[in-house]
Parts: sequence; structure tokens; C-alpha cells
Amino acid sequence: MKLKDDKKVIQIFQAALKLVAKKGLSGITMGDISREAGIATGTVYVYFKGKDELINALFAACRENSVKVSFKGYQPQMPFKLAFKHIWLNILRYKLQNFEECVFLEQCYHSPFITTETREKALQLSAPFYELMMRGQQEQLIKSTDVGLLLTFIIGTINELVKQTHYGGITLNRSKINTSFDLCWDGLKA
Amino acid sequence: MKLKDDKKVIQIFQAALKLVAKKGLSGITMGDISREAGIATGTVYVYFKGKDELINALFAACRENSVKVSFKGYQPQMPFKLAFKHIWLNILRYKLQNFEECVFLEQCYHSPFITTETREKALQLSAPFYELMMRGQQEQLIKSTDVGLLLTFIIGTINELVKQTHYGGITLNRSKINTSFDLCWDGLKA
Amino acid sequence: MKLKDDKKVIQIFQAALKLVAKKGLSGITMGDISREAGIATGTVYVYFKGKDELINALFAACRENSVKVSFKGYQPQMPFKLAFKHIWLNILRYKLQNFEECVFLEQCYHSPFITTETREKALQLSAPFYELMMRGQQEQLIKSTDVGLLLTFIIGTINELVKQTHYGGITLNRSKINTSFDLCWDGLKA
Amino acid sequence: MKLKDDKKVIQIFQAALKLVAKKGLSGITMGDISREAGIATGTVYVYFKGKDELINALFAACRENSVKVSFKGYQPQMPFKLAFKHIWLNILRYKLQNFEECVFLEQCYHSPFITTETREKALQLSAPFYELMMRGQQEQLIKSTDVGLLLTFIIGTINELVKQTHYGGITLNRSKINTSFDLCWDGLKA
DNA sequence: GATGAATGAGATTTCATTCAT
DNA sequence: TATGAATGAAATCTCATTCAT
Repeated sequence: MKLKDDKKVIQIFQAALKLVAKKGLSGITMGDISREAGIATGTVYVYFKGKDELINALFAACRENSVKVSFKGYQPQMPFKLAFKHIWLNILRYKLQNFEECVFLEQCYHSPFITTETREKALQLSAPFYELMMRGQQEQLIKSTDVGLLLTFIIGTINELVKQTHYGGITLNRSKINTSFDLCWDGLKA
Repeated sequence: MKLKDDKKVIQIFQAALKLVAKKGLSGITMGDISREAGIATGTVYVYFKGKDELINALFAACRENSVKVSFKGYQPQMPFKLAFKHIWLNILRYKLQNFEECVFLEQCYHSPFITTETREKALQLSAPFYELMMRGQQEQLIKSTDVGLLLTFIIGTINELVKQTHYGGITLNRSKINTSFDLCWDGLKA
Repeated sequence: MKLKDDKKVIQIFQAALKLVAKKGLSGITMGDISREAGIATGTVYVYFKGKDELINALFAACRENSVKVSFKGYQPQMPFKLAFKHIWLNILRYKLQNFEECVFLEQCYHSPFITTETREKALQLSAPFYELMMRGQQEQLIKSTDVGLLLTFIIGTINELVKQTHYGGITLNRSKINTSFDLCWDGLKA
Repeated sequence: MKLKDDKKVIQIFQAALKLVAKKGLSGITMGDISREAGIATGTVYVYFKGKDELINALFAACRENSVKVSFKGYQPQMPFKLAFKHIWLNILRYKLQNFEECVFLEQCYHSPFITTETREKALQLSAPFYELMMRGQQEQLIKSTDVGLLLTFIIGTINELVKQTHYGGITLNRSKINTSFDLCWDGLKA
């Protein structure tokens, strides 16, 4: 990926995200992406060696962004439940506001585009979440079971909530958000 | 006279599921499917008008199957928590054992293949789950909040658990299954 | 071509003619023909070795029929102009009433289906027309020029008339038919 | 930057015409056309959305060309018979020299390719011919009957003449051309 | 003989990528 | 670098023909 024009990379990424959310990973072509991005097909190849590289780069960027956003404003000295809710809301907000990224990440999971290398790098980014949960366990506020299980539980909850919200199954408001958090917290708490 | 062979449809479905799980919805071709199913490419078109129709039909079949299996062995006279756990385990077992179907359903959601008609039919199949939750609320065993929210919570939990299990993040055993159920139930209970 | 069921051959021929008139020679398939004929695809192959043979057989049948019909009621002792008009009307009537056959014959002319053998046999059937024109020349009623040229002139006239009639460019009636004949006769007469 | 090349369209058209004349409309494939045109199959799709569009565009182009050529050198102040013969010869020459176009136009008439829209546009191009005949009628040189009928007579004559010439039934020379014109004119004249 | 499902070669079309400008 | 026409391999789909019943 050359660095001639960062704006173009962003245009390409946004075009790809928009199209994947609309038509799925299986439904997009390089032509679609370039058209949506407002540039020529050939130009995409100036920035990415090919479709695979583009998808992998976008996957990595989304993954990174999602983690960064999740911990925004997190202060380790905050009481645990407050900190947890802060992050929980960060994640929820991120997923709602960047739904396209979430869809993309999910679609990528089973695609032949993502290399194992990309996949592993993504996994490593989960470390801060593990640490957070372990802190909660040390403070005996949440169940002392397998941390992976707990994280799975939390993420699954949020994911489905976001999905249902976007597909109109649920209309979120402040009250429902709090209820959802309570469902999650009541499940977790020791 | 040769008659249309129901077994062929099943062969085609299974081939498609296997390939989607392995290579993603974007990675399968009609050629792949027919080869995997052990029939000629043209034969697939005897049973389905085209790729779209095939995918939609498979989607509907999977969706139907998942609901049918979930309620297997459910007796309305069972005490609620028992009944709920029975179904919860049914769903978990189904998703673990038919992971390919789950991946397929998920991949389809954002694909250009699934028509709104198919999507709506799928939605209607959720009715029994809504009824179950409402029973739990009437018996004042679970939180009296939006049922859609509760279902979302439950399904999200299971989905992520299955996903993590399959990708090696988690190695499930009886104890972890029970823990996961407890996380879910503790969240739900009134 | 086996002789098990003459009715089937006729059904197949009529189906083919109807479809060629509607969709052109390039637009018909063996499947279309059998469906239109109300029989199974495989059955067509009981009567014809393949598509080529079917088309060639139909071509020959149409060609033969057209000649036979043209001379119906022709009495050599009739005065020439009367005889000529009789045949001219026969041809016109035939082409109007069997428009599908005409379209078919015309479409076949440039198709790769018709073998040179079939083509030559068709040519031989023109002999009676040549003889008729030569009689007119002997009686010094029509121009004594190349007979092929005269026939070409006559047939071309009728063909285009039929075509225009069928495509709505012209609405034929007795008066217009007579006018058309006059155009032709005035051109021919010595 | 490479720009769309008008020459390519012409190459494609010529390739298609050549092949239709040789193998009929039913015998040509996009592959054949691109090969004959000396370009890649995919390139044809840069210029035409599909086979249908290609055929329709070629049909329109031929139709337009035929009319334009017919009136080449026509001066309204020429005496009618001279003008008429001039145009008659133009048409004959055009059809002889562009036999491929004629075959193509004829084959298209009953094909499923030509849309009604294309067909109607073609019809409108006949207007100048109608005007010419009406002039002849006003000058009382030709029969005052339905103009459509007269045109049909003229075109039919030429068409069949060209066809027979190409299929070896007739070997044209200056004398035969004049004879043919006389056949036509004697038929028309008042 | 009649049927229509099955076949696979071949047709149409798409699309990632290259290349000339 | 930017462009978009050109490419051709591969995908989707069609269809003449065969074959099992």
C-alpha cells in the first residue's frame, strides 16, 4: 500500500464498507468499489496489490479501530462496574454507529480472503478485554469462570442487539439500552 | 421414466453448506457445488432455476430446520426453567452440530441473494420463541421487558459461544455449557 | 424418421413452424418444440435423429407443399393469362395462409441447418414454374427475357406483399390483390 | 488514457455481418464475433451490454445505412423516371454490394433479438420512399394506387433479384439489370 | 415407444487485473 | 499517478442429446 494519497485509501475503504453492508462480501467487485469511491478501477491497484490485499487491509483497519474506540475514555482507576459499563456502551455505540464495519468483519470471518496471519493479528487485539475481565474477577464482582466464556457472552449479547436494531426487530432507546446492560451484568455478576 | 430425485436436492444442499462453511458464500460456484454433490453442473439447474434460487431455498430450509430442532422434545407442561433450558440446549446443540448451516445463514443475511420475501418468511418462524418467553414472563420467572430484547440476548449469547467454540477460542465441556446457561439465566431471571 | 405415429410428426412440425414464426430460427430449442408439441423431449428423437434432421425434413415438407398447392386446379388448356393468374393467386393464398411456413423457409435459407442436398432438391421443385413461364413466352404474351429473371420478379412481388400484409403495413382486400396482380402482369407482359 | 475506439464498433459489426451471412443468425456466438473481429470476448462487452444490444445496434445501423445510400446523388429536380431509376439502381447496387447487411436484416426480422422499439424506428426510415412514390403519382407517371403496395412491389422485386443473383440462380449483367428495371417500371407506370 | 431427468460441451457474461495513454 | 479500455480466465447458464425407467 503506497502512501501517495491517504484520502483515496479512505475513499476506497468507505466505498467497500458501504457496498459490503448493502450487498455482502460475495456481491462486490473491484469495479463496484472504484465506482462507489469515485475513482478509476486502475487507480485502486495503485493503492492495493489486489482485491485480497484490499480486503485484508480493511479488515485490519476495522479491527484496530473497534478496539481503539472501545477503550476510549477508560480510566483504570474508575470503579469496575462503572468502567465496564463505560466500555460496554463504547462497544455498543461503536457497533451501532459503524454497523457497516461490523457487517464487514463478520462477513470476512468465513471468507477465503482473510489470511491466517490477518486473523491472528486480530486475535491479539483482544488482550485488553481479557485484562479487563480478569480485573473484575479479582475484585470478586463477576463470576470466576473462564474469561473467554465471559467475553463471548458479552460480545454475543451486544452483537445480536446491534443486528436486531439495524434490522428493525428492535427500536433502541436509553431505557432498552440500560435493560440490555442489566441483562448482561446480571448474568456476569458474582 | 426417471423421476425427479429428492435425494439430489439434499445432496446439493449439503454440498453447498459444506463449501460455504469452508470457503464462504463469496467463494462458491455452481461448478463447485455440483462437483461436491457428485452430479453434473447442468443437473443443478434441473432442480433450481439459478444460483439465487438455490441459495434462497437452502436458506429457507436451514431456517425451518433450526426452529423445528429447537422445539424437539418440548412439552408445554414442563416447568418453565426446565423447558427453557431444554430448548436452550437444543439450540446450542443444533448450532454446534450444524455449524455449517449457521455460518450459511449468517453469511446470507447481508448477501444480495436473499430476497425480502425469503427474509420475511424466516422472521415469521420466530413466533414460537416469542410465545415461550411470554410464558416465562407470565409466570414471573424472567424479567418483564421487551421480549425481542430478551430473545436477542439469548440468541446472541449462544451464537457467539458456538462461534468461539468452532474457532478454537473455547473448548466446550459439560461444565462450561452449564456456566454459559447460568450466565444467560441469571441475566434473564426476574 | 420412423413411421410409428404420423400425428406426432405433424405435431412436431407445427410446433416448430409456430415457434420459428414467433421467435426465429435462432430462438428455438428442442425443448421449446417438444413442449409446444405437447410431447416429451426424448420423444422428438424417436422421430428425428436430431435437430438438423428435423429442420431439413420440415424444410423439404414445406417446399413440397408450397409447390403442390401452387398448381392446384391448374389446367394446361386454360388460356395463359387465366392460368397464370390462377397460379399467382394460389401462391399468394398459400403464403398468406401458411405464413409460418414461408418465414421458416426464408429463415432456413441462410442457416447452417439446411444441407446442400436439401437445397438442391428444393431447387428442382421449381421446374413447373419455369415451364409455365416458357409457355407464356411461346404464346408471346410475356417478355422474352431470362425466365429466371421473370420468376424472380414474380416471387419477389408476392413475397414482399405477404410480408407487408402480415406486419400490418398493408391491409389486403380483393381490390388490392387485383392491383398487385396488375402491377406484376403489366411488368411481365410483352 | 485509452479511449473507446469507434473503429472497434465497426470491426465488431463487420465481423457479425460476415458471420451471419455465412452461418445465419442462429449460428453465431459472441466468441465467434470477437474472434473474427480480432479482439477479446470481454471487449465486446465494453461496447455492447450483451448480444441483444449488439444485434439491435447493428440492425439499426444497417437500416440507416441502406436508406442513406439509396438516396445518394438524388436531386429532386431530376425528371421523375430518371430519379426513380437512379434510386432503384442505388438500392440494387447497395443490396448487391452489401449482401451481408441484407441477409442480416432479413434474418433479424423474425428473431427474438429485435425489440419493437428498434423495429418501429426502422419503419420510420421508410418515409422518403413514400414521398418519392407520391411525387410520381402527382406527376401521373405511375399508377395511383396504395403507395405501400407500390413500394412493396418494388422492394420485393429487387430483393428477390439480389437473392437469386447471390445464390447463382441468375448471373446479372447490365442488360439483365435493365430488363429487371423495365419489368418493374412497366408494372408501375400509369 | 414415451418420458423427462441427467449430462456436459459450449454459449453468454462477469470481473480481477493489466496496460496504453 | 490516474484513467478506463482491453483482456481472458472463470463463472453462470443453456441446450442438444442420451439414458434409465
